[in-house]
Amino acid sequence: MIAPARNGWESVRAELLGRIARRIWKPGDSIPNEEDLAYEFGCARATVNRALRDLAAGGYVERRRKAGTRVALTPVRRATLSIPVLRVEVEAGGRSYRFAELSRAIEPAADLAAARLGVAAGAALLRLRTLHFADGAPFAFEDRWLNPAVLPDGAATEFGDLSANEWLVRNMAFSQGDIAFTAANAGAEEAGLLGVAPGAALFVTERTTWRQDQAITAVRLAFAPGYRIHTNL
Amino acid sequence: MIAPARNGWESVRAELLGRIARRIWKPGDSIPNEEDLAYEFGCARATVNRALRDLAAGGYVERRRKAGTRVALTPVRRATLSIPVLRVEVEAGGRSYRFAELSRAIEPAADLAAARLGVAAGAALLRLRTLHFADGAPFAFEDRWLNPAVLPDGAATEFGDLSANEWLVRNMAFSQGDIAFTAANAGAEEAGLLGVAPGAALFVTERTTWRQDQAITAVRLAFAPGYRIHTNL
DNA sequence: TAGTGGTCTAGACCACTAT
DNA sequence: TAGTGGTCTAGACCACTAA
Repeated sequence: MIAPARNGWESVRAELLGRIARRIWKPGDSIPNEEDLAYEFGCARATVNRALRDLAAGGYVERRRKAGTRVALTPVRRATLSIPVLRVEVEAGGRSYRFAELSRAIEPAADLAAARLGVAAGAALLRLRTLHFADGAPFAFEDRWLNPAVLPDGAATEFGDLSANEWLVRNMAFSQGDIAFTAANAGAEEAGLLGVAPGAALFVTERTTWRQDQAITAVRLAFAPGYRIHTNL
Repeated sequence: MIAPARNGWESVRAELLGRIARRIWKPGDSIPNEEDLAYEFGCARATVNRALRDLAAGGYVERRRKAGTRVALTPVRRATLSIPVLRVEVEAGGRSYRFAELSRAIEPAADLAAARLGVAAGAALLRLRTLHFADGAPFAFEDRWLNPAVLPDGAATEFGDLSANEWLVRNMAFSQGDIAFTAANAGAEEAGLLGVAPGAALFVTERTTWRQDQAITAVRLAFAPGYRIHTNL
């Protein structure tokens, strides 16, 4: 019982991580099993388990039943990004938010949108194009396809004062989704909307959300230059 | 005791999330406390606690002692990104990996690098510029500043067969770090190195890592066009 | 088949905070 | 001050998997 560690699972985690950082346990090494560690730390196995699960979630160790726990050979860093609604993101920076809906129409699905939503090409989808502003300056251009089949009746015409973005987040809790980040040169139209030179490098996110097996929406957001996502590791 | 839910905390989580999705509990609503839910589900409070902690981590609910648990008003989606070593990322796509070190020299820290690493401007830092290839094509250009003060003696000249990227991940476990994602137009030099037109939109990551209070390295990676990060929500 | 992690339980005490 | 979440415990059984 070397380390009293009377601060609970977080101090157990800290001690274990410290041993990895100090290379007492090197990448690839097995570390003692939960029961032995619990004895060493003078705590219950569940406490060690919690610490080790957290380290595994962070990519520091790999765990397999019967094989035990090993220090990750080539640690995969995991970063958690918070993706707030645009309004919240803008206002969190102390700037004022507003948005302008550029267009709203039922259109036959473009091939790309159809593929992302898993509907037949040409299926009738609601398309919304919206410009978001921070302190009056263009912040992001949103091009969204919505599947009317999964929206409550009337929703397509009534988001109230909310952007489609925020309305969906509040009203269509979803069970699945994916998101991608990439960079793209501004096309002529995007450049004009965002007030930048054609060809400017834009940060782009593409998101698709589903509920059960039904696609709800696919959206592409192009952010004005200078936008960055930041997080801790 | 409505729901037997004999599959453990994950089924409790699923049922709770289902009630949120079906708007039985609406955004802003309080939900029953852990003890009541445990009674309803016929399980221990710890099991409900685990499910609710997971939902809180996912941004679905907000919890405060005494105030209880509420459905998040404007859910903040959280996405977890895996950030592997470049070699692993390339090879995971079935492509061959190699890298070429373009330069390695002690240089006075540029203002930007000095600020990111928290050292005096002009301090002597090791600068490494590396080009990474996937299937022989340029994949990413790396511009890295290293703090020699925190490297083991000789490390600056001996990474073996590993890229600095991978050597650091394996040998310098760090306690803190941050990462940012943005987009930038390729400058003349970058364009030449990556084999793209000047001005092409590049996906850029900037990472700084620390051990205790000492900065280890600051690195900027510019990825060839077409690169994207993808994850589930 | 045996060792290890994954999880559950019933109870307990503590920490925070709304009232 | 009292209600709620946060965590710990000691023990138990289960699930997976390496040998």
